[in-house]
Amino acid sequence: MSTSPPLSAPSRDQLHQLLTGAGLRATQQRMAILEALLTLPGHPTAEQVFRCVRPEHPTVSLGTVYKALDSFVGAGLLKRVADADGTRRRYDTDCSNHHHLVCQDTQEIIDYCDPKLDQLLQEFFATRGFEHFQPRSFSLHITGVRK
Amino acid sequence: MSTSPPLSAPSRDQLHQLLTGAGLRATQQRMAILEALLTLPGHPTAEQVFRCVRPEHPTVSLGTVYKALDSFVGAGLLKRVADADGTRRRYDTDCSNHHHLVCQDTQEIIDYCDPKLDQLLQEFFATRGFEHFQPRSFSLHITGVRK
DNA sequence: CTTGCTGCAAATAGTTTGCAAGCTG
DNA sequence: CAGCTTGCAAACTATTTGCAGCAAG
Repeated sequence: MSTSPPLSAPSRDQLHQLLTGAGLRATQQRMAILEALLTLPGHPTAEQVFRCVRPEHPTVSLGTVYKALDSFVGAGLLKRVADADGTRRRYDTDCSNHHHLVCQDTQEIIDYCDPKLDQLLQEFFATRGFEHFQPRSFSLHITGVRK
Repeated sequence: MSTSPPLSAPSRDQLHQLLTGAGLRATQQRMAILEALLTLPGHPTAEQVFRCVRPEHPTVSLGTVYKALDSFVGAGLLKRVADADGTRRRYDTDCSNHHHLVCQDTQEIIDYCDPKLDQLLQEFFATRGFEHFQPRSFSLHITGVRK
């Protein structure tokens, strides 16, 4: 079981490469925003990214955060995920297929990767197809509590 | 496979009973709103409910729709579900355990019940438990396209 | 009657957009 | 230098709230 997100703070160079590699201009702001995304636990909201970036880069505006997040999503660096209550957007730096553990108590969302589970679902829906629907990807929400 | 929601329009009396049974006052507006929820396909937004109710009941305001939806959720008649893109809320009249087919093209959400799938997941997580997490319920999001 | 519900309008929260000035490649 | 990005403020969209009058039980 894997927990989100990356472990050690990435270097300036790594950030730069991630951006240019994705075809984006590596501005100071974007590097700071990307760093925040990779550093923050869980699936942060735009507001959380903004508050994380602000102390180090006080000139970055919330609008810039939104624009950067949009281009990151467009470039495939990020995925937009819906907040549990559906009023906010959250951003997920892990773009591989994965599932979510949702804690009932804390509302926390933990990423969960499990190739065995993926395989199980693949097989299940291969034999048991839909009449009018062609599945592309699966995402399992597992609600429960920590123990 | 079952699609949401109920098929035939419920009678005035049934609506009344649903509401009073849930401990709510059965006002004209609420009956109209509940009827819309039970009639509309997929998981309607507040706006969609409003537009559905309006022709028959032109005096109902959008604010009233929101307030009614809130009390329905509180009374357990409805569930709030997040829109795929996380900017809107949708409401689901089916409060039993079920999964979702999400259409990439239309954003439509279709309910999907499948006891076999439930069983499969149960068994899978019974043998392959988590260290720090106690699962309670599963909800599978199947993204794809109509065919 | 009396308590909760409605309708309206104003308030909020989150996100998007327009545009002049700045920075990156 | 050309064009994408930024910062700011205003605009939008979805939802919530306050309050006087109304209606259900």
